[in-house]
Amino acid sequence: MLAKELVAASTVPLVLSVLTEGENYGYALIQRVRELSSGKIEWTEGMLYPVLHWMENEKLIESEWREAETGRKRKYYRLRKEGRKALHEEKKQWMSVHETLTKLWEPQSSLI
Amino acid sequence: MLAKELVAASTVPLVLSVLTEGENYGYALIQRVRELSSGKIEWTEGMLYPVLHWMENEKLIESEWREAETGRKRKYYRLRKEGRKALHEEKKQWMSVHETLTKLWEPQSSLI
DNA sequence: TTGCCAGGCATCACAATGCTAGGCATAGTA
DNA sequence: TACTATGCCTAGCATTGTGATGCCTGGCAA
Repeated sequence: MLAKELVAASTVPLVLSVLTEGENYGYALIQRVRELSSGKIEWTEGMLYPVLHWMENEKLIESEWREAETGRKRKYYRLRKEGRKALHEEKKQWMSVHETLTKLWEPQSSLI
Repeated sequence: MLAKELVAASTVPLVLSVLTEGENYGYALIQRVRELSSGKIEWTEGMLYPVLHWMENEKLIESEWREAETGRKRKYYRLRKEGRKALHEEKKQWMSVHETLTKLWEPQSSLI
């Protein structure tokens, strides 16, 4: 199981990123992320829904209740312009930490 | 400034990684990380020292008070075996999230 | 010789947060 | 009928983070 700090740090960027694939709803986001991570990232509903609400409140995403083919009602989320900007920023931040870490993990690179 | 979740997620792996370069003390760790990240990661002492104490308590690192050449006393930390194991695990976890994210960031890779 | 800055470690109080547990509802199926 | 999977939501308290602050020393500028 992943450390909770890592889960916390990756939730928003992951939601934003998955939504670039197209609109989606909460329950399916959990499964999509589990699938993409080969089961390593296991979100619970109790942690995801509040995040989605927060993101909607921040205007990063917007939602719409719709009836699925199955007859069930689902709340579909899609990216807003602000969300794309936020994703861009999240990527930048993630990559800067990643690069810092990999510098330390590949010491030979500093021996040029 | 980096999102606090990202800072939280990267602190322990960064400390462990920097200590693979050799023993070091708190104040210098802050500067080393600032340097490695080109100023993007700005740790405060108030967040780092408790983390160091926690890591020592978890037997990931060990400390020793020593007098520096400057005449000052410093608390030097170094990696313990447990710490190397923890770093290995941290790397794995970090990489699994990183790979999940990059899958989503490079959609063309799924079009093979 | 005074004062200030940089270096160095540490903690506390309060704010902010996270997560567990639970609730609710429906469709399908055994 | 009852159970599982689907699907969404929230309360509340335990946990956590962090800004502010304290303390000390050495060196240097005024």
